[in-house]
Amino acid sequence: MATENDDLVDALAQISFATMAVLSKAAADNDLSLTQLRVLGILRDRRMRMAALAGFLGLEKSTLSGLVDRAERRGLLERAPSAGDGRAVDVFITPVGAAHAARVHASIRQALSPLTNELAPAEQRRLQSLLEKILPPNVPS
Amino acid sequence: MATENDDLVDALAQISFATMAVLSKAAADNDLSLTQLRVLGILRDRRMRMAALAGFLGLEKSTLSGLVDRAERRGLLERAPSAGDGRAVDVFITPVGAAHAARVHASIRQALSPLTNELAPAEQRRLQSLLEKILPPNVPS
DNA sequence: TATTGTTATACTCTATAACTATA
DNA sequence: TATAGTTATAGAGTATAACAATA
Repeated sequence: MATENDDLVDALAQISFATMAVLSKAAADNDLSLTQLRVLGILRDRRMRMAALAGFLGLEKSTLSGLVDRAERRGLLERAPSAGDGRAVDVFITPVGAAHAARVHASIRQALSPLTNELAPAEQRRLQSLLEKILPPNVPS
Repeated sequence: MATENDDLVDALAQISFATMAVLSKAAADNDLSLTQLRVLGILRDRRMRMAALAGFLGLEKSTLSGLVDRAERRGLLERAPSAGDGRAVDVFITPVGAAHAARVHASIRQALSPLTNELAPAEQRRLQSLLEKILPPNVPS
């Protein structure tokens, strides 16, 4: 069952663990979980209904309720009735939340660059183009 | 502050989110969390003391106690007194745990290969070697 | 009846602090 | 005194099930 690209799959998994460790730490340093960071990233440039956002994140509605509760309590997000459907609720980012997200994203770039700087410029370009080839289409932010 | 390798950093982050989603799902399908999966992967070929394993994972000792408790209750791991230091405790994987881990790893490879198969064989080799260059040294399994 | 969202409940993961036993 | 590990406690993230309000 093992094919010759098992090593590539392993390398991908390992690089992902290492990257996610960096992302988690950057988020944690700014008092955000990885999920909160994802939410802020998604809402950076749009307002969404709860159900749509939950679907986007692959989470249950009830999970998102708690997530938004906590973020709203901290002033990072806000809720408002959705126009047109009396049942629906929109969520959107606040200026405070946006500033927070921007700060974390900057520190992520900084924390990750030592990794990428292991490579010569030409190799960096090559790696980027290979990664972009295998990247699934609709990954937000 | 933005440098020309921001796009590479972004690609790395995105590929990591996509990969981790696959890993999480494969683990969840087998009733394991990502952390449990990591633990099983690490213990696949070694026996470790609690403190060493916690350090390896970047977790507190108390966190690992709970993690090992639950895995032990399910028959995936076992504890035993460590030879030579009366305070220390070794953890190791059981045959059941090893079988479990092997199953998840197989399904991860399977789930990830559509991604890597977007590339021609030569590109796969190139990507693997680039990833291995930037991989931090002591990432296990 | 079906959909949107919240609440209640339960479990896992995580950390901090206090504790026991050994070194 | 310092180190190894556990326990107690608390909070976040997650899901399932039951519910209210609207469609």
